Amino acid sequence: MTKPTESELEILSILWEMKEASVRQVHERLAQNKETGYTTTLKIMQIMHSKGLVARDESSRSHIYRPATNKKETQSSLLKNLMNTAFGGSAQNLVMQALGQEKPSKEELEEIRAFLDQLEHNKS
Amino acid sequence: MTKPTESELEILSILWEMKEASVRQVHERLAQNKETGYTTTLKIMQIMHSKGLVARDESSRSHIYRPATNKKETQSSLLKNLMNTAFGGSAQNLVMQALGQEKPSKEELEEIRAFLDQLEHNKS
DNA sequence: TTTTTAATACGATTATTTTCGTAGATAATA
DNA sequence: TATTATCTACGAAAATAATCGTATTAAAAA
Repeated sequence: MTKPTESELEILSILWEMKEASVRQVHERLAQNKETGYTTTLKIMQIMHSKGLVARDESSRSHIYRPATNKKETQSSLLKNLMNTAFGGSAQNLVMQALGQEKPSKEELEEIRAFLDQLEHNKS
Repeated sequence: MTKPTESELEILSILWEMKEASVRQVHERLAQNKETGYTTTLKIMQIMHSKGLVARDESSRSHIYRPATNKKETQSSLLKNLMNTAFGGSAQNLVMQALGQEKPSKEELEEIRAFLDQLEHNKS
């Protein structure tokens, strides 16, 4: 799977959230956070399409885009990459750092604990 | 703080681990994993120096480089960036994904639990 | 001392990513 | 219908990143 560039990832992320969207919709979401032109967004989405990162429905004039790569897999490979390049390959290290800065709620903490338990038990 | 590029991060990561090293040493570590020329490594390290990502001791002929940015801070900002672009801003999401793929040992799991407890108590 | 080896500096080239302008077509509106 | 707005396509430019070759110098070895 081709690794999305930074800009592509921003768009992919919006598509993951919205499930499907036109260029216009994506652009408006994008423009909330950064200054960028419509045709720039369009172009990137076209490139993403040619790379197979997104699929699109061309039946109506304004094409509707959907993510075409598996979200989990993509996240996973990005995470693995960061883990290796910036965290010396240690998941623990990365995880504790992530938790430390974002202060999860009590509920989230519980979910994570539950997840840890599950991890432990599923081990052979 | 300037965000290191992919190549810069690889080198920075080696320097974090080795504390300090010559270009030659860094290059040899780098060349274990990927095909790359010596002057390429050198050039990138020079650029990193000009950006202030690394410091160097020029007293002997082969310069000795050290990381010049705070490791935690750099990791933190990279993590935050990934969290926002790829994980919809959710630390929990990211954390569970990271744990899921790397299967920490029993000991690591314990440490993480301890860390979670600590997080919870330090909350006001 | 002469030769070889190993280092930095630096510019140029290549590759990749991002941005933008413009043309052409279709839809919406006056 | 005529005009305006809104799409896509596409190419080209600009910005950024990575690679490499060569010159120069210093140290090490013969």
